[in-house]
Amino acid sequence: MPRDPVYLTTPLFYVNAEPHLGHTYVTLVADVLARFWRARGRTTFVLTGTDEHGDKIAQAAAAAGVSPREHADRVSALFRATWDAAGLRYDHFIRTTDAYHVAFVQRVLADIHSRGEIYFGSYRGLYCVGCERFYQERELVDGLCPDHRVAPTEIAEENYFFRMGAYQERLQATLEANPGLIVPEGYRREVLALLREPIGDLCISRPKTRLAWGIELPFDSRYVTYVWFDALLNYVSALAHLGRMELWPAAEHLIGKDILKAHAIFWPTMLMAAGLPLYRRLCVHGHWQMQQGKMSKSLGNVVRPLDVKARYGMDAFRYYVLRDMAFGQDAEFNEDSLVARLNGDLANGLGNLASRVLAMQQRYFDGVIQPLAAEPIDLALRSAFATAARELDAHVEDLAFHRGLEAVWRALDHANKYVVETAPFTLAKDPARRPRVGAILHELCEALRTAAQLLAPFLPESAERLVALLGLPAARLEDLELPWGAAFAPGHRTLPLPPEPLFPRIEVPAA
RNA sequence: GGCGGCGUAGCUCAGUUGGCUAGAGCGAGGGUCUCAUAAUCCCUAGGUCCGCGGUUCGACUCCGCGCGCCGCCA
Repeated sequence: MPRDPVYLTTPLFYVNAEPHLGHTYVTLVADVLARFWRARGRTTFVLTGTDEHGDKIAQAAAAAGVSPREHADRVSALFRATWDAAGLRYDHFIRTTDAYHVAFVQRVLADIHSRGEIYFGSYRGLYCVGCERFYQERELVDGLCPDHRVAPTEIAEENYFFRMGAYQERLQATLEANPGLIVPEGYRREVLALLREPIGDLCISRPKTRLAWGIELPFDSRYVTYVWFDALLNYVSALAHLGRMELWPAAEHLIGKDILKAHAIFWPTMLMAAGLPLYRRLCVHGHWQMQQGKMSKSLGNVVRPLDVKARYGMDAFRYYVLRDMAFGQDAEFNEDSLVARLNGDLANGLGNLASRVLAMQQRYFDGVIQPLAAEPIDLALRSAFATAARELDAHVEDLAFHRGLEAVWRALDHANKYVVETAPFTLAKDPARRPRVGAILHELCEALRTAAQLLAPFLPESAERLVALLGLPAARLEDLELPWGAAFAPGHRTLPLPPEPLFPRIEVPAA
């Protein structure tokens, strides 16, 4: 039975900062989900990219003495190069300055405008000339701009507004009728709470006199559009450009909780106005906290993904962030915890299991796989992995990666226990028990093969190394239907253990 | 101020629709094996489940109030 395609998106990253942990985490989640679902037969597509218009970019470029375009080119290329170097895959990388995107945004704006969903209006506000922005009363300090310490002037400005409020009831009804539309559930309730108050209309333009670095309104060249129509429409413009619009209803947006409102209220109402179906799911993650004061000694407060990769390896980084953050909740990034996960789970758990099994397989049988026996204790081992596979699927569907990995580790722990309980190293001393030793090691090789398959989306490099050590082709990683006992043909040989372990322990210097 | 969430062993957290002596991992202490990355495996933590009150035969799990964090909104 063919399964639904999955269209995964990350937010478009604003080019005012270089790639940090927050950017990396969400891109990593998209990468994991794509690998996971692809192996399970679903068509997957990952979209990421950069958001490049706006005040801050124009200002940063001016400060650096370059054009906004040059500034955006540099930082956008940096994001792209970082994901490539980190092994985070995407199917398309969009930039909001791409010509096709600009044209698409203008087409949508013209269409919605022609149907009266956008109107011209004015509003009054407190404007600080130095900041070139409006302030809310509550943002002021003693009635003064917090930056410039001057009183803002009350000015009126004319702008274009999107009739967002007209879609409030429909959005509310949709959200109430679709419990899984925003996950985790808490964020859906938060949005429903917001919708109990009038959401009003949305200002979508800026006069060029105030901001020139943006997409010009197709119906008024004195204005550019401001952030929402520009940035949010990327999710559709990329598909339209690539001729992949069939993926649209399959969209699962991965976002941080800071941009919940834009994606849960602005975006759906924009889609309604444009006559497009709603996305399938909005997946909201929490924030990584950096413990102040006791900040990461070597990584600093800004975690640069390639630094972590260089220090601990990308797989260890992937494992740590997915294992230690409950998707949706905040978590603390802590280098000591990362090392603890690397040493405890990866090195001592998975890595050591692989070492001991492959070493015995080599020592006792020169690597040649022996026939299975299927004694009760063997069947219990198989059952542990079958359970892990089932639980992993359910948890990944719910974005509970930490629970999924935990489930796989229960099976790995079971395997380590199985080694002690069956004690092949003891049986091996008795020539008469050799067949049993061979059967035990065969079970364990199947356990390793299964673990590699289950973990491949999370630990792609390590999974490939592991199946290679088992003497299997990398393609076997996605062959999830392969029955236990069918992976190794009679006479199959596993490889000798290389000198470097799968996951070298990090020796922590004594404090 | 309004709405919502959270507060469980040193740390990170599980605890479905209320019910046997409240759990896991890590850390710490003790022991074991020797295939393995001094890894594995076994035993040990007696924690006012934030506090108070209530509902109930019975609440960590329901209700109210309070305290402490946090988020969103105003």
